[in-house]
Amino acid sequence: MGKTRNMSPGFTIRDLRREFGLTARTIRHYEDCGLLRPERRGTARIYGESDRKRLRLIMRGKRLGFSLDEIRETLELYYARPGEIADPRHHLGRIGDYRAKLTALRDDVRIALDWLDTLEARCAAHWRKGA
Amino acid sequence: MGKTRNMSPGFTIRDLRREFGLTARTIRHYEDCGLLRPERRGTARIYGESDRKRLRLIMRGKRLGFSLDEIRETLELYYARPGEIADPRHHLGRIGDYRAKLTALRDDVRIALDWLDTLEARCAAHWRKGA
DNA sequence: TCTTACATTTACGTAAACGTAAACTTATAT
DNA sequence: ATATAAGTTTACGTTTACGTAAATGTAAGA
Repeated sequence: MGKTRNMSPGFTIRDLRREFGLTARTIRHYEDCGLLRPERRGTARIYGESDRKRLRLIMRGKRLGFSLDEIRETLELYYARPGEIADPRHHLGRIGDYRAKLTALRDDVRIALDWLDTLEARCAAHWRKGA
Repeated sequence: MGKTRNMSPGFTIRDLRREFGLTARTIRHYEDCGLLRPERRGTARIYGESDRKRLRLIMRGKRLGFSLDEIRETLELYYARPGEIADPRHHLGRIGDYRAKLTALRDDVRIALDWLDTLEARCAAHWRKGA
């Protein structure tokens, strides 16, 4: 179906920039890295719901410390149609690798939070004693 | 002057490199950034237990996605003697900031692990069906 | 003493993830 | 029709966290 005057116009790069707190440069950079593939209305980029969903995944990946290359791979794992997966064992293996990284990270987070608790308690105790 | 086996009272940069899987360059870089302050035997660096402890903290900080500047701050928060903290409220505030980042990260990890579970289940199901 | 092995400083190089500026095109408002 | 705003490509610049090489130093064994 072609574009008509009644079609939902989608989102401009400005919309995403404002919604996600990113710069246009960053969003285009993600496209350069193969993380996004917006349509074009003429020369301008038009983003849809799937792009917004991908952006949320991208930003979470970043917060989790993954590189854009790794994020691209996870997106490919996610959007691969199960019937077209060339090597399912390798596919599952990669998923396992990411899970291992995340479980290790989860443990690190736990330890760090405990560490902060100790740190805070120590400081607070001395503060009350001094004040 | 005989050098006995048990005489060396510390670790060389080579020891740390091997123990932590880092390069000497990296360890010196951490010192340049104020994360380590080894003693010197002549011109050579001698690391002690406290340095090894700091290195473990540094590496965890890295895995958690903190910059070396942030890690340096957390180390300063940690090694500050409670009696000498200039502004305990600011001190506690910074600790709270780090805790907020870590709790957010913990949530992200949870979501990402659930996501991987879904992803894996989908792939495995299709695999069994196809095989 | 000479060699060998590891250490140090100095300094330029690099990859990732954008920032920023320049020069243009396109769309909308007046 | 023209001004203004937003979008585009191109390309060099910047920051972080080291890599890598060169020149030099030093301590211990052959």
